[in-house]
Amino acid sequence: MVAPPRGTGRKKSQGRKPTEVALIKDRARLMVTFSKRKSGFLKKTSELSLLCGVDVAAIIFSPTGKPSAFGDSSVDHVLRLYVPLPAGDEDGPGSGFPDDATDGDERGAVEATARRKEVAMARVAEEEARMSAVGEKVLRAAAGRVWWEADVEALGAEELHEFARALRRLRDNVRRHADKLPPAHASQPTTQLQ
Amino acid sequence: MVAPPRGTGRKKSQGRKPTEVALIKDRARLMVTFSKRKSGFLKKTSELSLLCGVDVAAIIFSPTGKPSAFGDSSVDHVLRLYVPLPAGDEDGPGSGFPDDATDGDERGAVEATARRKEVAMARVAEEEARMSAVGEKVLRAAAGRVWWEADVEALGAEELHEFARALRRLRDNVRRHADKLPPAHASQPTTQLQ
DNA sequence: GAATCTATCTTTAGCCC
DNA sequence: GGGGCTAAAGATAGATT
Repeated sequence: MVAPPRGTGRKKSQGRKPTEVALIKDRARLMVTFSKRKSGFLKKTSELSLLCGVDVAAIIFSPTGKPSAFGDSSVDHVLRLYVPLPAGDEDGPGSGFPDDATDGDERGAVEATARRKEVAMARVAEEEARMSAVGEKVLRAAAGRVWWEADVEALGAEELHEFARALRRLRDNVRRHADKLPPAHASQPTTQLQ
Repeated sequence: MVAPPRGTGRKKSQGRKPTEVALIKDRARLMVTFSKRKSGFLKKTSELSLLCGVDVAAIIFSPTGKPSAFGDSSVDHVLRLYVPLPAGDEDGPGSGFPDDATDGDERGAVEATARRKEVAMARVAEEEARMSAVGEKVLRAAAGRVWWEADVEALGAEELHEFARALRRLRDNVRRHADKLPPAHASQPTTQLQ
């Protein structure tokens, strides 16, 4: 409530709102928030890895659809790999993809997009794992401990529950959108490098 | 600086240290910090996804070697998948694993561990992608935007540089450890559920 | 060891440039 | 798009229970 620190006529801001965790309506505001949050997220990732000496991999798909991965320098390399993908390839780690809602060509293009994303994410994680595997291999061996002993309990805790609720809401929202999908609008990739 | 809020003889703490980002030496302290940081990390992940409506997947390997994945409820399912793995399997997404330092049976067991981790991480991301793909598919289509347009620039920023430095240090440290690896200690999995 | 508390440090929303 | 600023909200190290 004191006078503004600088002589400019800048109106002082009250910081931020009490932080309501909900989808931001304003598109512009959302993008700004995403940028800032993404930076903070990266910093947290870095600190967690650095302070505790653990491997952390993270993949984020921005509101505009741009994929970003953190946790390793291989990200640069991996990203370069799946960007030039033109259209129509079917190699995938799992390959057991449940093709629901296959009723048209336009829809096929959309599905191809989704499939490409799968491959991309799997590839990022794969590459990430390959690098960190070297470190893990030795560290685990030196400590004489085995890493397989997955704690489902630790994950199923209240922490996960909070997130699961949000996920469910998002998925429900998607369902509704899926019903009134326009039958034709096949957006094809404008980025054809080579 | 005022008197302690409670009448107990509790010595008041100065909060925390000025936050020095370095590997924590004290093991006990490290575990506590990891727990707290992990919670915070999850919260950040949740908020980022909720506020901006984006897909975020994260995989963390704890100091004790326990893998944890966030960003989707499929995590539970996925973890269950790779826990029961006994020993000696070779299916993998990439399968192009560079086998360096292959000189003994004991070493082979260690390598198998690393390989299993690869498969695990890839599988987690794969499963995660499969679920989020549904949402992305619709959202991308509705917006008429394509998601492939990876911004290598955004990743190569100073943010990544900071992390890359830490990664390099960690890898260098691993190299040294690799040289004086004990020739035999093959720890086998005690968790054989079927 | 987890839960709690508190003091302090960190992140970030809102504005500006 | 980016960077800077301020102040409020949030995260958390240390101690205590």
